[in-house]
Amino acid sequence: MNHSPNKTVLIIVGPTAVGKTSIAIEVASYFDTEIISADSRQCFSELNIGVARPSDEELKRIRHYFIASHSIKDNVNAAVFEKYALEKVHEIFKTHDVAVMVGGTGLYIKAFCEGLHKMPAIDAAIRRQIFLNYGQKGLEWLQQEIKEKDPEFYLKGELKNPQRLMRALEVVESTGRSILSYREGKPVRRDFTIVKIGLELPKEELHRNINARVDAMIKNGLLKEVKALIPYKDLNALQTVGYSEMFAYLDKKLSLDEAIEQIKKNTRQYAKRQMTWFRKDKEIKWFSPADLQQIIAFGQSFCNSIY
RNA sequence: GGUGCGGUAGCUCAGUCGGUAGAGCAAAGGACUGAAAAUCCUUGUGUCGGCGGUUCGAUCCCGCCCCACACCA
Repeated sequence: MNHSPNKTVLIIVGPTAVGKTSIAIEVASYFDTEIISADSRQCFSELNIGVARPSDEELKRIRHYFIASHSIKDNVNAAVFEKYALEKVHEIFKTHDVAVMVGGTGLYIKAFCEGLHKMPAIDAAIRRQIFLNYGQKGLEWLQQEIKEKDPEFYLKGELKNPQRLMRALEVVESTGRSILSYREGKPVRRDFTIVKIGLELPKEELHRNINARVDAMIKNGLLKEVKALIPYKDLNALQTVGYSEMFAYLDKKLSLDEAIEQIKKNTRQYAKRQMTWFRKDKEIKWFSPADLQQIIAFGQSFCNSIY
């Protein structure tokens, strides 16, 4: 598993609809290598149109990992991704010196670059019970439980964020220890070079891309894709822009036009959150997606011993 | 033409028994360690349709006008 220091991962990040997929393919093609996707939704084989999965031609041109590799019924999360992606880079490094990673899921990329803290396994029954209780008794119940069982988290945590509270609660209930006690330890050092490349567009242009992409999704049959997933609408994997709004339309809570507008709006908000995440990562070198040659030159400057 | 109901933040609206106004959504900024396309936090000055009148003081009361909607002709 130890690689010489001249092994390099070029990580391409940026908001949705900025043009990551095609840049990644060009870069991977230039370095004659393969791509690991870092996208928390494109990994599901059941989701295609709504998550803007790369086309079959693109997938044929360059081998991709973590695309349609899992099922929406699988438990996929940042830790699963970390393990999976590390396995795949090492596999790629057996025959290549450069690997490309591309995606918009900031936490997954962070997990890959720095590692996640070692966390205890959680009993599925405990998790489910907490989820059910929250559904019945609400946020105040969760806050009360945390106040009693993990007072340290109660002081420091986000008390209005049910997901964080439920997570903290399942950890104390499973182990008797505060989740905070597991969050110690420094980021790990990977045995390969990491180069982060950010893609950015002026907001108006990004919004035009988003609107055009959503219209194209509708034209390409998003509704049909979503209809087939109705039985699974409560799965985490389907709490996803493009799917939630279409479920609301199918439930007659929105008109089709309203659902489409909501998808566009929610995608804009998602892109904004992605930029908030990536902007604070000072290791990212930013480019316009129009500057492919500069991006390749930048990547190559880390691989000069080879190319 | 007549009657009625409205015209308040980008949108939908609340409110002020007369002391210059506030929610939701949008927008902007931020957080983020096993749901992360999720979840959560922060940020609300706007000729209160226009012009006059009454008043110490009007977005609120009165008059006229403009605009929208509904009904009646």
